[in-house]
Amino acid sequence: MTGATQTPRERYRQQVREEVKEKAWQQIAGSGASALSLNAIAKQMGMSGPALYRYFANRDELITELIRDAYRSLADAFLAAAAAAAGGGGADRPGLAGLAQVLRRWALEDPHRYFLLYGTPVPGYHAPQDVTGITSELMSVLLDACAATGPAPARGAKSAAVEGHLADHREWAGSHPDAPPPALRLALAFWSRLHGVLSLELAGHFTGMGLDPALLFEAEVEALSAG
Amino acid sequence: MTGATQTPRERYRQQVREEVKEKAWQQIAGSGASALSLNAIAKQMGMSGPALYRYFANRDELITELIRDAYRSLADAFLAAAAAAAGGGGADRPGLAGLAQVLRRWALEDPHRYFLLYGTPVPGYHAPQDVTGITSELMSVLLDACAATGPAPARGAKSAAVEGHLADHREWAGSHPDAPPPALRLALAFWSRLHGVLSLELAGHFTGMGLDPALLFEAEVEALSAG
DNA sequence: TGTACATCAGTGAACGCGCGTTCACTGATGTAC
DNA sequence: TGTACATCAGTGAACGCGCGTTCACTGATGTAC
Repeated sequence: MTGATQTPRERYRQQVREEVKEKAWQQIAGSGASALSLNAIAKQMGMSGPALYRYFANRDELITELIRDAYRSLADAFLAAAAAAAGGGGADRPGLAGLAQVLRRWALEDPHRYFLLYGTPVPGYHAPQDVTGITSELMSVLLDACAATGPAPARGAKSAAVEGHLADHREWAGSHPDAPPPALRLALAFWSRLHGVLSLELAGHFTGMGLDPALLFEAEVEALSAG
Repeated sequence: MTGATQTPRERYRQQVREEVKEKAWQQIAGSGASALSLNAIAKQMGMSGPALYRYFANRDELITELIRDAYRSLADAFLAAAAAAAGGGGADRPGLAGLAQVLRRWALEDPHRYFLLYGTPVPGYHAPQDVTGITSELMSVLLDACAATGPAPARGAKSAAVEGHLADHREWAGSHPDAPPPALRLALAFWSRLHGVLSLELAGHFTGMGLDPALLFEAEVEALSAG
């Protein structure tokens, strides 16, 4: 699975890197990403601060790694759902509703991880572009599900314009040059609408209003297929 | 307009408070809310750090004030739109599309202000509940517009369940005990879906994909009325 | 199997910085007679 | 109008803390002959 054979030192290095990231996530879960501190992580691991510079060039590199891992984790969750649907006796592909549940569970599992990807941008930090490969894996699964539901074509003028626009800019969709525009539009709606409910839920806006987040989420999922 | 007559000292106090908040917004616009620093604000005003403690008990109180002002500003924008629609020769109330544009312009005017309200929660900080009064002013305008469009009743099972749920928990809607459930549902969809597109736009996810945010936003607005 | 050397993990001290907040104090502004 | 007093804005020093990061160094682990 791992490419070349690892020397013991390499193995050890990787273990420590993993432990650093693990502690980093704990810290983010407690105080958010902007409070991430290398010194605090080192202390928690029983090491001195400068020791971490053997493993990460600086704070930004660690954050980049965390972001990459987070995207990887979400993509894996989507791919696993696709694999399970293909393997199981049911349909060939996971339905939109299934992917929606995967997304919501993944987000609830660690809200700060979700916010690291989709929340307020970390000030002074800009993510590298090498995550686009991972996000298009994710979009591919989503697009398959969208195409499978046979979405209705656009009904309004703006929706039609969006379909044309998406057909012209489909780089984000990865290796799907064949996806029909209505499927592209549905995928985008999935992403943006579910992000809407989810982030309001995770930020606590619904509970502050006495509303049930799960129900609101499910209704948005239902509405996706309806139009 | 202002209740009691102000002594010169009171007037001066309020001016300084305003200037502090102004610099605070500039700082937030530059580095985000979690980097807000009283000392830095003081320095920018040509004062020493401790001087600010004459005006704000501590950092959290300043943030609370900023959040309150931000809600106030958004509510005022909505109320102004309502007043303009009532005064103008047109319809009695601003349409949903009009309010949507107000929301988007308000957000683009200062993205960090938007994120302070609707983005990743500030770690270790919890907003007080005295903003609910302001938010229900906002919701009232929105509900009027929703009721005026005569929204269709729910079509799916989940949507119907949401309408029932919202009818049972309508405290957030302020002084609108009479709003029909479909209007409540439409208002919630307005809020959550537009928050979805808007926050993705403001976080730069669309430009990273080569997509046109304004078009996507308008399509979501169009879809609101369609069902 | 044993020795000489290179590699590398981790330490401790240091640099320069900024933070929120408290406290005793100065000096200007307003108030009361 | 003038004087005595109270109020209050702002200062500077200090406390204790944490941050990212560099650097010279020690000591353990691996490698080559």
